Amino acid sequence: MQFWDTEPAKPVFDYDVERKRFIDNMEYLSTMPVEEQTLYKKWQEWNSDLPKSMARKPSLAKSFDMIWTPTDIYNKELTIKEIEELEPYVELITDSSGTAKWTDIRKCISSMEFTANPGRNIKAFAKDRKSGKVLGVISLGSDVTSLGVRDKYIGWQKENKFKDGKLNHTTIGTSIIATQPLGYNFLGGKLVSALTTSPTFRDLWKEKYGQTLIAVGTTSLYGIHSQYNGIPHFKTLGESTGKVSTKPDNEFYDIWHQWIKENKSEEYKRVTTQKEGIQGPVSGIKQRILSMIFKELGIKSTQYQHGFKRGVYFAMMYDNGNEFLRNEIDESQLKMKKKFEEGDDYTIRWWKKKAIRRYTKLHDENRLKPDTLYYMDIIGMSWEKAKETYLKEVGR
DNA sequence: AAGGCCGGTTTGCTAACGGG
DNA sequence: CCCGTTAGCAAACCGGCCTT
Repeated sequence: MQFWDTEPAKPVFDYDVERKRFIDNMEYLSTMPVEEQTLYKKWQEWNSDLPKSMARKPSLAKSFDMIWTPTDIYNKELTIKEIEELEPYVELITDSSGTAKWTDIRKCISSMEFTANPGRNIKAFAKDRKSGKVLGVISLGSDVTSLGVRDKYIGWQKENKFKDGKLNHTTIGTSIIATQPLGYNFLGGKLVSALTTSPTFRDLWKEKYGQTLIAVGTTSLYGIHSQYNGIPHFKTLGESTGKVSTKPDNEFYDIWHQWIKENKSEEYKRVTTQKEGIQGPVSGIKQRILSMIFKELGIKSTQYQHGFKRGVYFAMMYDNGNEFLRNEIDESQLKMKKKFEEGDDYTIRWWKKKAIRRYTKLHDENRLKPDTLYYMDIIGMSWEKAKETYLKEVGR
């Protein structure tokens, strides 16, 4: 590039400066406890491309109006009546405008940054049939291939999961979030969690992917004390080990991703190319690229594992489901557990009792939280202000 | 012994581009 | 300028084998 060129000059890449910026970012992230890092990623999600986020605000505001709220949360009689009259159900997302609304709400009510998973993916709203208002958001995806405590519980061998194809008979909840104020005041998180086992999902799984759904698993952000406790559908299996690399901010990742691509193209191709005849991306593609970056920059790959232990939960819907997943019995021999046979009716009946008890207690102890949690105002907010505003709210 | 690295499973979202 | 199309990019986790 010469000085008389009219093209805008490409910014000069200074290896040492960029290396330091990358490491500083990783260091910064690794000082954060799990709640803070989670919120930080949420803040990044909405603020790394501010003009784009700003442009989306009107649509976000519109989606906000879809959220269910009680008419007057301090009016005990009325509120209990409204809970009793709720008709929760699962509404599957089937078109692109539905997906857009779903993503708006997902990104605004969940403290967790949203990244769509490769593979199978089903999205839905939990809604009230009468008012049409949103109670929560659910997405189910291809199950994770390895989850220690789950595999131990099932007695799952590698062969069962892959060769026998049983991994396709379970799913993992990748988003299970209640709207507020339903979540906190009425245990909405437990309702939405339980609804992941709804016949609506089981039917679609069979129809769309051709396999019978045996179980729904999920992990919680902050260990084993979570919204999944005390739900008859789910069993707490333990904790994950957290051996996953912390992801740098996009700003720093993108620069080095690009650099590796250009300067180590041979190895990059080798690492990112899927084997012949296998669909989809290589496993953990971003984690692999990250470890290439680490290697290039002389960082030990174990240094920046996040170490966040997630709680692991499992809703096994059949009495002999584990035997099926271990390939010991045939599909025709499966026996569904009674509560799952009953489906949403069971779930709703169970939840309403709990919800009213919870609400009454909070009401009488003057501990109601009428506020809606909606990460729209985080757009354009400074990180300091965001911490002050939201850190106490970052989910359970 | 300790740490690095890879295998294993599944499509779908979304930004950018190009044609009418 | 508005579409349909396409290219690029993504998850979860851990066991076990390989290297130092």
